[in-house]
Parts: sequence; C-alpha cells; structure tokens
Amino acid sequence: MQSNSTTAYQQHDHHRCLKAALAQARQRCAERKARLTPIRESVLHLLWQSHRPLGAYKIIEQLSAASGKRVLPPTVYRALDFLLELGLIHRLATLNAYIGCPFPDSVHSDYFLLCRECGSVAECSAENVNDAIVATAEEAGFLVEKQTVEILGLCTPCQEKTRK
Amino acid sequence: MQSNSTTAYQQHDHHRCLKAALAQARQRCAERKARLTPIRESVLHLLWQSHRPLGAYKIIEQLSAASGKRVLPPTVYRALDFLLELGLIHRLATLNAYIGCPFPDSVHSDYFLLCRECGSVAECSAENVNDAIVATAEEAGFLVEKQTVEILGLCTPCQEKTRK
DNA sequence: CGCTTGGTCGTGATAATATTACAGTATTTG
DNA sequence: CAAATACTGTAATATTATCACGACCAAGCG
Ligand SMILES: [Zn+2]
Ligand SMILES: [Zn+2]
Ligand SMILES: [Zn+2]
Ligand SMILES: [Zn+2]
Repeated sequence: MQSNSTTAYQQHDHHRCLKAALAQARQRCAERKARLTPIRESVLHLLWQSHRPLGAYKIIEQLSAASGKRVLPPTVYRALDFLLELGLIHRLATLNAYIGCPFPDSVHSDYFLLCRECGSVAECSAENVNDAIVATAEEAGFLVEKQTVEILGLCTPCQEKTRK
Repeated sequence: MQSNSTTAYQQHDHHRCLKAALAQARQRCAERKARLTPIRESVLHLLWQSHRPLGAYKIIEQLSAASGKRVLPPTVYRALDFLLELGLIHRLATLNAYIGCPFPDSVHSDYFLLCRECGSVAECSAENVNDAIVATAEEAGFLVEKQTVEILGLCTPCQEKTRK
C-alpha cells in the first residue's frame, strides 16, 4: 500500500511536498508535450499550499487576490481540467473540491482519507481495497472503469485531540 | 454480499420493488415515530420509478408536473433530507443525484455500481470491501466514520450491447 | 374543547458550483 | 512569415443547494 497519510496529517517539511509536486508536474508535462502555463502552475501551486483540498471558487479568490485582477471561473476550471487530465490533481466528489496528487506517476486507485476535523486529506493506493472492489463488482457482473472511494473520519492527531 | 444488481440491471417486475420500498418506508416511519407525509411519499415514489437516480431538480420538475403547481427547491430538499436521515434513500456524490435504498433495514456500507451506459445504479453491501477499507485506513491510523464508494462502469447487459 | 408546542410547508431570495459561447491572443508548426 | 492550434478573457447562464420568515397543521395537554 502506498499512502501519504503520515505526512498529510503530521507536522512535516511541507515545502518538500510542494517542490516535489511541481517537479513531477513539470516532468510529466514535458513527457506529454503539454504546457504548464503560468495559470496552470499557479493553480497547482495553490492546491499544494497544504494537504487540505480547495474548492474552485476558493482558488478563484486566491488567484484574484494574488494577481490583483479579477479571475473568472472558466480560467480556473480550465486549469483544473488540464491538471485532472494529466493526473496531477484529483477532484473530491463529496467535497466539490480539488487536491494535488502526491504520486501522479504510479498507477493508483483513487482512495482518499478525509479528516472531518482538520480537513486534511491523504491519498492511498491500496491493492486490497482495489481487489475487493473489483472482485465484488465482478460477482455482480459489473465491469469497473473508475472508482471513487472517499472515506470520512478522523486522522490520528485529531483522534487524540478529540479523546481528551 | 448483499446486492440488488440482478434486478437493477435486468428486466424484472419493478412494481414489486416499488411496493416493497414503500412498505418498508411506512414501517420504518412508524418505528421511528416519523411522519411519511404526502410530499415525502411522493418523492420516495418518484425515486422508485426506476433504478436510475434522479437529481433534485428533476424531482422538482416531475413533482410540479404531477401536482399542477410550482414546487420549489426547499420543499424537495426537505423531503430528501428526511428520507436520507431515515436511510430510505442515498445521495450519490459523483452524480449529485438521489436513489432509493433497496434494503434500508440491514446495516450496509453504501457501495454503488453506476452503469455509465444505461444509468442504472445497483447497491451492494460487501463485507470484503468494507473490511479492506477499514483495514487500510487503520494501517494509516485513520478512524473510519463514513464511506463513499461509487464505482462507474458497465452493467452486464450494457457490456453485451457494447461488445457488438 | 381550546391552547400550546413542535414539526411541516410555501415562498422569495440567495449561495455555491460549474458550463457555454464567442472573441481575442499567444505559441507552435510548416 | 502564414496557418493552424492551443490558450486566455469575458459575459452570460446553468445546475445544485441553502437561508430566512411566516403560515399552517397535528399532536399533546389543561
Ligand atoms: Zn506536505
Ligand atoms: Zn485531522
Ligand atoms: Zn426494480
Ligand atoms: Zn447498464
């Protein structure tokens, strides 16, 4: 199993997360001959400010504030679409929000742990979950194309805080 | 594993599905001393017209058409909230749509199979999926409170049609 | 029975999220 | 360079969901 849960929920050198994400993005764009334009990079950068997902309109707000001029929805949605297409970010359906993907290079079933307390989200790639889902679907004669697995609950630090 | 995939995707006597759902709803409301008012029953009835989920505004439309007078969003959202609360329906986050629950009485992890071709949705309760999710979350120190699992793909009949 | 209370409903307004359409600009390609 | 392609700016609009407030209704009580 692959997961960024330890970093996502604990104190860590987040600057490394950011740097790694941007480097991977640049590399991936180069491979695919896709253009990581300033807008797109800004959006990705914003999404990597933390491990908390951002709604599209929050991004619009922050981008407007940063650039000084009014950024309109299509600008941001287009950047989001681009980043989604490349697998650099994910959309969280239960939150209507977006988050950077910590390991865009490896094949992974999108499986997210959403802490309802601190709002941070970790991404896992768990073969056993994937296998169970595919097996159960198969049993029902169903062909799996895309999985959406979003688990709401409490991360370790927030469990400890709540216990007090 | 519990599932309504066989009925959801195949020809069947859907009138029985509808009747069973309404009967269960009435019983559950009686138990909980909750009132299954005409509006609430109408909404549930509409959701059980088929195994395809309905968006809130589709419900508003149909309810308006059926009653002859304009039904406004809060009316329908209130009914949906009530039915969700009682576990009689589910909300599908990836579709922003609602669907009747085929087995509200048994404890179940909400696990849905969404056919992208015919639009029908089946609900499963699979222990192995549930176990895998909980196990993987635990490994990450995460306490699971609510699962959202929505699988997009093709149901058996639609696989066969597509293969041609 | 009338009164009170809590839940339900009608209605207008508004919030939050996302898309369409079209014109203009920049970048790549030949 | 010219043409084709990709990207951006902008206004308008679509879609989904909530808020606020008053009226109404139904059950429980004196
Ligand atoms: Zn980090
Ligand atoms: Zn937390
Ligand atoms: Zn049926
Ligand atoms: Zn189908």
